[in-house]
Amino acid sequence: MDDRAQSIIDAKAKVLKALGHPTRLFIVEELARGERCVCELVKLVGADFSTVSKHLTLLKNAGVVQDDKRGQMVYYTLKVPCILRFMDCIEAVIVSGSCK
Amino acid sequence: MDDRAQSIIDAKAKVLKALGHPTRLFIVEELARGERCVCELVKLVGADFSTVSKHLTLLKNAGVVQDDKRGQMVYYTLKVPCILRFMDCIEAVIVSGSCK
DNA sequence: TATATATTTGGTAATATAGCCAAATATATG
DNA sequence: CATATATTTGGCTATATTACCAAATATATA
Repeated sequence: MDDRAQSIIDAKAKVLKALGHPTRLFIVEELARGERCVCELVKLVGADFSTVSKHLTLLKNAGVVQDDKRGQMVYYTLKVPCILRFMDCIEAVIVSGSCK
Repeated sequence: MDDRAQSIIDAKAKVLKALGHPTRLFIVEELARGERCVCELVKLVGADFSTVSKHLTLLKNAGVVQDDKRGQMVYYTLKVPCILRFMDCIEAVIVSGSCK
């Protein structure tokens, strides 16, 4: 495998890895319903502010979410909604063990 | 979040996490082209036999691949091809930074 | 300006992951 | 049966991840 192919694989794996944590996946699915500020996500997730903030930073670095600071709050939105269509596939994996 | 919702999230995150490693993602994309034995994957990946075997075990536990032992060889196949359709989305994330 | 609120950053400890080697297991073949 | 090949498992070390706390930063408001 050449360097270019390898770096594409690496980049894709990075996105998938970002989604591969229960808290981050939860956040992504919550953001699918609309913009949320960090404080809302903290309440929903039930973890420390710093923990949620770090998960959000990681998602942002992976290119999955974007942030928008307005006043003293930071609002996060899902940058790549196509990810959600994939969830049906993942769900199929865990429910029936296969998909089309 | 209730226990049931939590365990669904956990299961989905497990699948995504399994895909979130360059070597495993490479294996999945290779299996998308057809069945491969471990020895072929070892050559393609260029890592130790035991390393590849462990990645395959992890993918199997996540429900992504299945194995079939024939003779002294073990052949792996992709169990959930719908995962591949998702790759276009992931690729969009890393190339253009957004998707529809 | 002082203070409260929202968020991020730094530090740290516990746990998980990845990769290699060596050993074990299974199957085929001489 | 002995040996070679294919694969997995166990053990180990290095590295990465996660979560919390405390401190720093930024912004709003009294």
